[in-house]
Amino acid sequence: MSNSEVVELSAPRDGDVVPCCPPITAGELSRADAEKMAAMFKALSDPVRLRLFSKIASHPGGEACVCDIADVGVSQPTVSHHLKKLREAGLLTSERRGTWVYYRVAPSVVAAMAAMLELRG
Amino acid sequence: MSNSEVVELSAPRDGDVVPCCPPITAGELSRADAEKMAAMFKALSDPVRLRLFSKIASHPGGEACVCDIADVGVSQPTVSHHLKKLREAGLLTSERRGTWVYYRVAPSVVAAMAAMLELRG
DNA sequence: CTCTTGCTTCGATGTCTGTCGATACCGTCC
DNA sequence: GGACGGTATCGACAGACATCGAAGCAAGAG
Repeated sequence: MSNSEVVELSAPRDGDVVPCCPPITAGELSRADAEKMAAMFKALSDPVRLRLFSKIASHPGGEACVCDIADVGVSQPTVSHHLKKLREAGLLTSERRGTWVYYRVAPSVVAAMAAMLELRG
Repeated sequence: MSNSEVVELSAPRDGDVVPCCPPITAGELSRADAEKMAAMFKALSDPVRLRLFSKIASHPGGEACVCDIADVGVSQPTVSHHLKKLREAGLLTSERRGTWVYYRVAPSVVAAMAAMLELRG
């Protein structure tokens, strides 16, 4: 039932602040915000995606081409599929340069998730 | 690599630091760590669970009984199912006091997720 | 003890998702 | 041009998941 409305999470630029969701301790999430944030968490809810993401995030220069990170134990189409999901969730951006496609982390979106998880302290 | 076995996620105490996973920028995740973290993110990857979680986190006193938060648009058994998942992921702890069951956030586990998302370039 | 209320567990069901091989696409090099 | 290597899409399928109603349990009231 919930698949009718797909959130448009078209690749935020580096530097934008995602206009979503104060710390969870600040009050309960609206249904819409919950769906947006859940989509982001869902993107990181798979071990393969998490490893791809960490490989990119920890790669020198903050970016990596698919060939650098594809060794995660699944087939190439599956890697591509997962990268697409991360991109659609706004967590990664991609850019083709010549033969290779480079991925990098979208800091603002990750920051939004981290901010949401800040408990008062 | 980091730590050994399935964390006994029964009830981390309030000041514990979960021994898992430095910031993603620090290096790529091991397969085992990726699975552990993915399980936590997966727990928050559902809008209903996210709303339940935020209701508890933002509830006065830091805890809430099921009856306080059950109004999220799904049946009561479904609420219970989701709370169980959050509990199994280590994000919530529960305690029965008389008639009611109280849930509260496990701060250390949430902090571990937040820490992992710190990008601080 | 019996009834009621709050919560959990069980069983069934329809949908979503991770995975693969095959194939199409896109740049580069010869 | 054609061949080739790096990525993306497609189609199929098994396993996982969210959801519900019904039934089970626990604790308090009468």
